[in-house]
Amino acid sequence: MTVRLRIAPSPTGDPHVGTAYIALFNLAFARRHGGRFVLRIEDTDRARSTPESERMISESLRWLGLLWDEGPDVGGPNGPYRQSERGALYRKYADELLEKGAAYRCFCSAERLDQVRKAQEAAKHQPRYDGKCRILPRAEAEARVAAGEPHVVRLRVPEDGFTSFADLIRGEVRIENRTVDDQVLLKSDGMPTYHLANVVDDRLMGITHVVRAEEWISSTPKHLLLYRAFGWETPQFGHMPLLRNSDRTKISKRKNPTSLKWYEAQGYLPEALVNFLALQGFSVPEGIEIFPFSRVVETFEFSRINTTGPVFDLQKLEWLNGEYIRKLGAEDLAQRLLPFARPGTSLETVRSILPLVQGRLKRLGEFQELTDFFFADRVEYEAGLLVPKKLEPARAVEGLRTFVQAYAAMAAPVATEIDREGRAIAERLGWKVGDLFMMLRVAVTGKTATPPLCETMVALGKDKVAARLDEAVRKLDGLARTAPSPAGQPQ
RNA sequence: GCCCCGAUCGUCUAGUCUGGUCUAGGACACAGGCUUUUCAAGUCUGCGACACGGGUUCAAAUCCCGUUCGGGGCGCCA
Repeated sequence: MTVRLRIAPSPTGDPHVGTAYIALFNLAFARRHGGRFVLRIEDTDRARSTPESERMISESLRWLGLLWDEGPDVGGPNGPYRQSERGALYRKYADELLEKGAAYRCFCSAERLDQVRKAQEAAKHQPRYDGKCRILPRAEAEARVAAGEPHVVRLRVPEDGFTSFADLIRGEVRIENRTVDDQVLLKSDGMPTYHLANVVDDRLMGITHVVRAEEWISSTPKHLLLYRAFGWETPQFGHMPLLRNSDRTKISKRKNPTSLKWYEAQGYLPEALVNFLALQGFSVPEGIEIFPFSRVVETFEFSRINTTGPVFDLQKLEWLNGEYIRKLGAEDLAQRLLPFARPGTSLETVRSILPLVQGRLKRLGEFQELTDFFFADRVEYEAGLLVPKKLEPARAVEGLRTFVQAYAAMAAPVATEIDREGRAIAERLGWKVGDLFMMLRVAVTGKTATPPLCETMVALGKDKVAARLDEAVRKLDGLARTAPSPAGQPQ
């Protein structure tokens, strides 16, 4: 029998990094065993589900390369893959449960339930349905339904005994039935809740392994009870650890970026993000940290999944991303960088300055601020930055003029030539080479941290460099006039 | 409050199943050195953990129990 796994996101907002995390391992297991991977949209919450959210989820999973064999957009033999399009189905199965006595109709109002819950909470008891409608005679219930009274359908959970299952990741889990609530299966709007829809669809879609987040452990008995009530064989369950904020609470957008769109916009590479996510709770036997998704597929075992919830460490992601960027081919990088360059920038331009920044980029999104001086007409900076430490502005401008002259004399300056001249001048003036180069760096780029200066000057072109050097001379002159001494103090 | 899950450096982890090779290995981060025109990158070094207590055993990070701590769940959300 071939394995079938699924990812079942709810389209209620931005595509979540946790969705990708869970999808990744479902996909890996499916591929490892030559099985199928299904995308199912759980849009039974009419108030919160949006087509826009569904679109973004598909987009983001595709962006990451976590592709599904069956789903709402690609079709498949078990559709429809959107729960909102399967409504009649769930009602049929709810009827079956009612028929079998495994579920019952509940007419309690939201207000009453609210009151009950508040009272329980005040008494420090576990909030749960008090069972008022559980004992309603079938005939009375049917009469009230016929009269059009709004109601829900609830699962009739046994009052004693326990439900247990062998978790693929954690081993035996056993929960007392008395702690399980009579869960609503069908809402008063006729839509199923997650619990019903999930079980019915997993069954109908032939899902063999349910790999989902840890937060579902306590609802698993409800699902097991449903399978049992229907007389269905149960799939295997595996509960992944939860991604965490740095305070170890469940990852949330208040404390950590969670939208996959954010990671894309920041310029994280999809393959790096996937690699990073795989590192959260999983490791390959070789112990290396940089590996492609194919390596996850080849080595995936549930026993290699850690049970502790990993703290999502952006710093490490950043490092990994930088590693991936450095390994990218120049043409590939140029293509990926283009959308991050300022509008109107040509691919040729990106290509030409790429070698200067490739090793300095941790995110594609850093490209602009790293290279803004290439595109600006003029650069802005404090004149004081031009003055080497322990040097007076008047002396500084002297050195700068010397270089300007030498530079002007170069017909078509190349990096080695600029470097040679710079060093020679520094020596003649008795300056540290670094002091002169830093002054030039500020003059040419407006920054104190840049790609290698000589190469940068070549890439910038002689005209631009000359103009910026002249501007720097003017700034230094001004400084020398207003602050003859003590020197080198930026105002 | 009740139920469940978990516990190795600050963080991600290897080792745990199948006890000895672990004076616990790697990576990120951090600190320092080297390299160097700056910043990165690279390289070397340093810092740094088996939560605690019992038990089993010749031997425990590893098995068992308890405690503590952390997390999750307890919706007509998923």
